[in-house]
Order: sequence, then structure tokens, then C-alpha cells
Amino acid sequence: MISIAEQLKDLFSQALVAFMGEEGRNVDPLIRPAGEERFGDYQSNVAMSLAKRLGAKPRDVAAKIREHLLAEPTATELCESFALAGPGFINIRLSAGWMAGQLAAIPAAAPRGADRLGIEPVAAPQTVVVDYSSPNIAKQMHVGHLRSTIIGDVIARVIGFEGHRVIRQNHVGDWGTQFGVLCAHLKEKMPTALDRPADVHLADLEAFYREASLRDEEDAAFHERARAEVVALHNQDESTLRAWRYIVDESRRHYLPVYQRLGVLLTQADERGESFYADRLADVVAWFERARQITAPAGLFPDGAMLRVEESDGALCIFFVTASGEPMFKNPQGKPFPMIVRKSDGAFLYATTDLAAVRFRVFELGADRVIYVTDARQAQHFEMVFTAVRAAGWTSREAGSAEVKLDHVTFGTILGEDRKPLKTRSGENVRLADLLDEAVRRAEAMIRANEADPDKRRGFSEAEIRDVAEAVGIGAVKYADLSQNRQVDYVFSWDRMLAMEGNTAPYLMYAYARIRSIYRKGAGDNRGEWSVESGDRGQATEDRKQATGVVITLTEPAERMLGRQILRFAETIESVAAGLRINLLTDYLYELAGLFMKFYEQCPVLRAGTDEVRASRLRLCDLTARTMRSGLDLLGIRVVERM
RNA sequence: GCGCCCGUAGCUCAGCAGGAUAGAGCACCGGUUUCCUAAACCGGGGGUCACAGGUUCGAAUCCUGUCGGGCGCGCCA
Repeated sequence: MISIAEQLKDLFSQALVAFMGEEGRNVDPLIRPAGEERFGDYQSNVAMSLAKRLGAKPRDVAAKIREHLLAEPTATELCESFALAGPGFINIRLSAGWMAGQLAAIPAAAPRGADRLGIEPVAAPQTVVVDYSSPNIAKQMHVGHLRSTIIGDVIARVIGFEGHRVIRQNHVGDWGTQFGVLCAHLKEKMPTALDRPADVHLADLEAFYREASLRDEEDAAFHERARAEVVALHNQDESTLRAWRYIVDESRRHYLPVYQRLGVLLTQADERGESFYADRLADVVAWFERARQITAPAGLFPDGAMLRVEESDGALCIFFVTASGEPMFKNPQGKPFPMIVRKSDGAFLYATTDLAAVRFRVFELGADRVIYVTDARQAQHFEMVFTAVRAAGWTSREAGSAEVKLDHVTFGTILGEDRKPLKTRSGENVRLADLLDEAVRRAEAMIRANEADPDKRRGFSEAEIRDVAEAVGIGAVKYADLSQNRQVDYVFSWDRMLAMEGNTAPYLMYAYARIRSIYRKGAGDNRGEWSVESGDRGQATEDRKQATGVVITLTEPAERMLGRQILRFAETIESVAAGLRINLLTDYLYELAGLFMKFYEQCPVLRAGTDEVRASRLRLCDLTARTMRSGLDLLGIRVVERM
């Protein structure tokens, strides 16, 4: 299936060619969803944009285009009417019969995660590297890691759904000076960890890190030993490597369960930390040192900007200069602000690692696109890295080949209700594990309160209560974040994210559970073919029959709106992927759930007047549920059968 | 000082590849349950889209400036 918007675009393109010749092929038909329901389903604004160019009145242009549309059988099959309105809008009303046919043609369900709802993968798949989460490994994961982890995960899923080859890269901080400190501290405080690493565990990584840092600050002799450990680490000293490995392994024991609980796809196999690039850094720096001066290839920047590689105060720097000799970046003193790639003491920094990582991703992983999901504060850093590698020619694998696209996806800070960065009462970072515990605890309390109310009781078992609480709690935290425009800071609020009203995970999950309930009630004579597999836990599918033979009718307004919304899933994913704007997907799902609720109120399913209507409505329920499940799955959020 | 992001209803936020009378949720007021999950649904009030110019047939959306807020700006990441 191709999205409705794409199909309309094609129809209008044909009409524009018929109207104005080949030139019309390059005109964007400006298809948009109708601004208001009474105007129809979609509208084209092309006539007004064309009028001046053609020296004609917009209404006349619109009328001409409409004539050509009406002469095209495909157009009249898809659309019931093309109406001229206002200054020159063409209002499009889709044919209910055509929409019903599109819906009926959606193939039977595949298991969760593989259900495409008939949506075709892209014709030309790319290799896309998504760099996300990337915690500093020696510390416990905290709220600061939440957004990168879940936003990046959704981007990876959406791009994968589109049909691209996705390579996840968890660029963990597992190298650098802090590891010297940690290794030195470990060797002295827990020598047994080196001999029997499997038997000794660090209960509190954060405390260990703090202890070590404190000693480093206060104890000069220790500080020296820590520096020596950094050198030993770089020189592959066996005992230091053992200490380092121990710390990295212990860290994994803490963060991998957090990933699993969050329902993100990252595994240990996706981990490609700073240490991985350690032995490539010298070469990267040598490359720039040899180049000395690089003029950017034409078209990359305005007017041939260049890089100058120079030592400054003993550090090796890349300076960015415009064609007119002005620095592209300045420090507060107005002096050129460079990217330092080697410190005066000879050590490398994160900029060096990032340069090495681009080179690795482009030339060894074969990336056509690299997406970095890190907070907005690093925008300037990545601007520099991207500028440098583009100028260096590292963004095209061979001369003349397509530029590798580099995207920095930024996001704001999570704030407390006091509008300051979210902290615990004692002013510390909120641990992610604690945050998730709290979310589940609150969800569980809500469920238990309902179970205590005779009118609301579902009769859940203890296991079900815990399972639903887990899904609702985690889902709420993720959804609240993902439904924001990611660029802005966002205010964290338990009450809002766990509310049943409004654009929240519990609301969507409730809508899904309602659909499921219909099927439980109507079990035995599933004319609508319940084809959605239940939740995560891999419950067997008794019935996954091909849903052929069911005729869908969209007569009631609520049916028509619901059906149309289901068909818009394809174009929603297109928009999400195009702008990496996840909240377009949450908005879509919220609207879908709302339209289902209205349908549910207005159109009896099991008690429908005729068998045909009943079967048609069951099929609409089925498609709604599958779309919701797939959409939530792209958000990494699990659905439950009952709530 | 320079750069990036932001300013939309009392609150939290959508909308910003220009398009018709600017939308949700919360809060507030009112209604709906012999009927498939009322954790729901329906209705109502509430706006100088920070401000001022400009481009355009048309601007919350694009451009310029002002004000206000956040973040970044040399050897941490």
C-alpha cells in the first residue's frame, strides 16, 4: 500500500502535466489533509501558487486542474468529488467505497513487530547508523540518559520499519581519565575483584565512582597513581586492562537490565564504546596534521570555507575559517574557537573519538546516513565534527559518490515541576532504575484502587496486576517523553503521564484493551477475524486466518473517520521519518484512539443490525487494534489485553 | 560579546516544507450508564499566537529588528 497522500500527489501530477505540459511534473501539488472536516478529506493548494506564474486567476487554474482530474478514471475511482472553494482550493473527498477496498486489502496480521499493515518498504534501502543512549559507563544510568535512549530507539525502529538497514551504535563512555581513577581505586580497594571477577560485585556504581573521584581530588599520591593507570591502560597493561574490564562488565550488569525493562532494542552487541576507537585516534590526528589546510569541496558550505590544522598553546587544533578569513566559531573573547583533537599533554579527546567514529561508520559500516541522538547542548560540537569530516571528504566513500548524510537529533532537558532540571530531593541525579520503579509503583496503586472498587474491578490475578502495572508505568514514562516536540525542555509530571484522559499511554492502552474485550465477548464466531496476537509474552495465536471475504462498509460518519485514520498510518510514518519527529506518531495514535472511542460509542459491533455490518465493524476493530499495536511497537511500548 | 533553541488559552503542550473561523489535555461549568470496559463519551466558556516592521493573493508558520527565557562558547563528555 502506498499512502493516500502519495497517491493523490501522483493523480495531481498527472493532471498538472495534462494541464501545463512536462513542466507540470516539477510542480508540487501541495496536497494537505483538509483543514476542516466539512471541506473534505484532503485539499490541494496548488492552483493559488500557480496562478501568478501562469498569469491566470487561481479559481480558473483550479477549475482547469479539476477538469483534467475528472477525465482521469483513477482519480474518479479514488475520489468522490473535487470541489473548488475559497480563493482556489481544490477540496478532495475520498470515495468511501475506495477506502473500504483499501482497508479490506490489508493482508492478515503478522506477529508483533513484523505486522506491516500492507505498507511497502522503501524501494531503495539505505544503511543508517543510529548513535544513541551512550551513557558514561562507570555511572549508574540516570534521567539524563532517558531521552537519548528512548528517542533514539524509536528513530531506529521507524527507520527500520521503512525498510532501511539500521545499525545501532551505543557509543558508551568507557575510556578516558576517569577510568584511570577507577582502576587505581579498584586495585587498592577490591583486589579480589581482579582475581575472581565473577564473585565480587559492585552494588552501587555511583558510590564507587564518587569515592574514587573524591580520593583523586584529595589525595595527591592517589592522583599520581591514577594518572599512571591511564597510561597503563593506553599501553595495554594486563593488570590494568583486567581492572578496566571488570568495571565495564559490572556497569553492563547495571545498564543492560535497564534497557530490557525500558523495552529498548539495545543489546551488548550494539555497544561500540570509546575504547573501540582508542587505537585509531593517532591515525585520525595524523591525517589532519598531514593535511594542514583543507578547502571544503564546493557546495558544502557557502563560499569555500576552509580548515586550518595548527598547534595552539601546545594543543593540536582544527580552526574553521570562512572564505573571507573570518572564524566560523568564536570564543567569548572574540577569538577563533577551534576543535581540539589532541591535548597539550598528548592525550586525545571526545572530538577525536567522534571523528574516528564517523570514519569507521562511513568506510567500515558502509553508512549512507548517520543519526546522532544527543542533547542540544552538544549542537556546536557536532557542527564542528560534521564540518570537519565533510571538508576532509570522509562523507563520500569514493569520488563522486553520494554524500553521507549526518544528522544531529537534539532534544531538551527533563525538568521538574519547579522548571529546573529534574533532581532528587537531596539534589542528586535521579537514577533511571528508581524512576521506573516509581512509575510502576504508581501504576500498580491505580490498578489496585480499581480492583477495590466493585464497579471497576476486573478480577486480575496478582501476576496480571504486576504485568499490567509494568506495561502501563513504563509505557507512561516513555510516551510522555515521546509525545513532546523533542527540541524543547519538558516538564516531568507523574499525574499527567499516568492520566487516563488526554494524550497518554494509559489512554491508548485502554482503547486497545477495549477492542480486545469485544473479541473476548464475541469469541467463537469471529467473522471479523481477530488477527492480533496478544501482548509481548508470545501467547499462541489460535486464529490467524486470512481475513478475506469480509466486505467493509463505511456508512456511518464514525466508521468513515476511523477507516480513513487507519489508512493514514502510512503517511504518518513517512512524515515521522522525514523529519525525525516522533510526536507526529503519538498525535496520530491519540487521534486514532479518539476516533475509535467515538466509533465505539456510536456503532454497536457485536450487536450490529446485520451479520454484514457486524463483520465489517469487527474488521475495523481488528485493523484499529493492529495499527495501534504497530504504532505503539514503533514507540517501544507494549500493549496489554485487559486493563 | 558571538552562536543555537524557545516565547501560542489560567497550567502543560500540539500546530511552524505559508492556506480557509489557531487546536488538544488539565482546571472550570453542564450532560450521558437497563447497551460490546464510565480508567470512557458529548456539550460550553476561555486567545493582541511576546512585540514591531517586511515578503505574499494569504503569515502562529518565512525574513529583519526589539524584548524575555534556556543552553553552548580552548585542552570534561
